[in-house]
Amino acid sequence: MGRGRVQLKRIENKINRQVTFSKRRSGLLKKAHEISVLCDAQVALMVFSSKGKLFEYATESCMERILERYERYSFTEIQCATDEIQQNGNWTWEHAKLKTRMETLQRNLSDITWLLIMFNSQNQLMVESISELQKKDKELQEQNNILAKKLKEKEKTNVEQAHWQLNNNCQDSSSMLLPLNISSNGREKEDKETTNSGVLLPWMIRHHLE
Amino acid sequence: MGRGRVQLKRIENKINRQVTFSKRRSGLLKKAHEISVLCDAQVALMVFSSKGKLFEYATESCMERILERYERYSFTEIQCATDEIQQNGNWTWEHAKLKTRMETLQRNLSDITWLLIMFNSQNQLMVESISELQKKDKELQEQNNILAKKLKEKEKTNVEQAHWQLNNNCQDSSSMLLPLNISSNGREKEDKETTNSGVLLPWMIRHHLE
DNA sequence: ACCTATTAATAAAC
DNA sequence: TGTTTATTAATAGGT
Repeated sequence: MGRGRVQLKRIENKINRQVTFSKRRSGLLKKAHEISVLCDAQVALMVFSSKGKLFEYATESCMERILERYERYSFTEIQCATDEIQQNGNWTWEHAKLKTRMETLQRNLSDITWLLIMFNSQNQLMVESISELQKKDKELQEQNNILAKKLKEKEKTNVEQAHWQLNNNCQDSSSMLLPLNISSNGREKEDKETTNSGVLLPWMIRHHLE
Repeated sequence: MGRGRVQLKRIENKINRQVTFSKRRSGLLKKAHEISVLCDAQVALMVFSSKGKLFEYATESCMERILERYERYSFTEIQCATDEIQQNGNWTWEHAKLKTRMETLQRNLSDITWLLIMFNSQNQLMVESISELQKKDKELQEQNNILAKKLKEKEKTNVEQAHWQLNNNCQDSSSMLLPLNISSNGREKEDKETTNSGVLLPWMIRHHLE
């Protein structure tokens, strides 16, 4: 829907990708909201830009609610299954019980998968946040130093000037012109890649799955 | 998009609601997928029908692929065990085997739970870290402003001095006045709260580990 | 950010 | 649930 068809593959042009992301993101959030209202559904949606910025939508304002409900849902389902099964014979019953339990475990794995995804994303975001803040910190510190230095120089100049004035009454003042080029107020970059997606899993899997 | 406009409010007719849900759900999932591919974004989406049935979508990141494998693995394990037990052979043996496997799975779940807990505290640490950095940032900025102000004052003093010189002797020094506009560091901040740090564990522990 | 030609989604009906 | 079709909604490409 737009001028011309679109191939379902990564948009290589960075600008276009960014613009499309922005547009589609709002479209997606809108639709998430619509289905929740129209169809009385619960929705939780997280979208991370390639830079790692998070945009989210969740009905009832909070992810927690959804997760809670998710959990309740699993639990109820299991209960039903169990109840249903208890009417059969002994062995069947045992079997069914085990099976149900297996299913529970399975579901728990799914749940935890979700949790891990979320945690991981959150972590990633925060790591980036921290390094950005640290960078900014450094910049500010530098700026600070520069300013302090300038101030000092100024002071010296003043003193010299005073002296000079005192001594011969002045002809010139060119030395007072300071370059003073403070803060170019950057705003370039930001195209950092977020490649460090899943750091913890490898050993986890090795360790925890037999 | 359809025959006639649609009001954004709960569809009262149950059948229609159901049908719309089904259609829009697939549309939503599709769009979630599209944005993830086109824009290289990470997406996680959960939709619950009003009856509580869950539909979900998540992008294939590295991590998830691993997790998927993990799930598939567990699932296979479970399936195998279940299939085995369904044959009428060695019930006791199969039962024991199954039980062992279940125990393994359960142990893994426990371990992962611990990982999550650790993750969680890590998250909290990072949250603190971030707010500290932000504070420091603010302080530096203030210091910066103070320095800038001082510098400006100094400048003024110089000018005055120059004037004084002018009055008393000198020819010119008008060019000395610098505007000195030090970057107020624009760029509005994101005041996103990361409040959901310690939310998930309680229920997870209560319900998911037996 | 705003505009519009075009495609995509989907409401209604079957 | 699947298919069709008339319409509206989303959006790609420009500005």
